[in-house]
Amino acid sequence: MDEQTLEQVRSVVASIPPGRVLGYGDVAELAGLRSARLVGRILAEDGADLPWYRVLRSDGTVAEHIRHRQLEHLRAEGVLADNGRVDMRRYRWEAE
DNA sequence: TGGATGACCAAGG
DNA sequence: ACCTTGGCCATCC
Repeated sequence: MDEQTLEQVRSVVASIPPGRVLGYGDVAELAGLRSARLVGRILAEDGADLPWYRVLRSDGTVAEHIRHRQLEHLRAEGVLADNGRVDMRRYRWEAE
């Protein structure tokens, strides 16, 4: 991992406004990466001080191990999940 | 060197 | 709506 991409990803995630979300793939694209997996990995080990919970799968679901915590954070910002599934059409952050 | 393993994704069955 | 497949990238056996 080079320091460069790490900063890129951190900066993108940090710029997501409260109450909005992005998919891992979206973050990858905005950060100039080719792999969404890499974003997930980065947030997993270096996202503690970031609003990592505003990043989820592109279909609105979240990985099992963090499901509870993530949805709880989002609920606090007004992002409601129906059956553990967020409505991306409604909360996805559109900006460029 | 090779395969398995993730906080992933899009397209097909 | 659920599963598989092929692509993706870094790490760890």
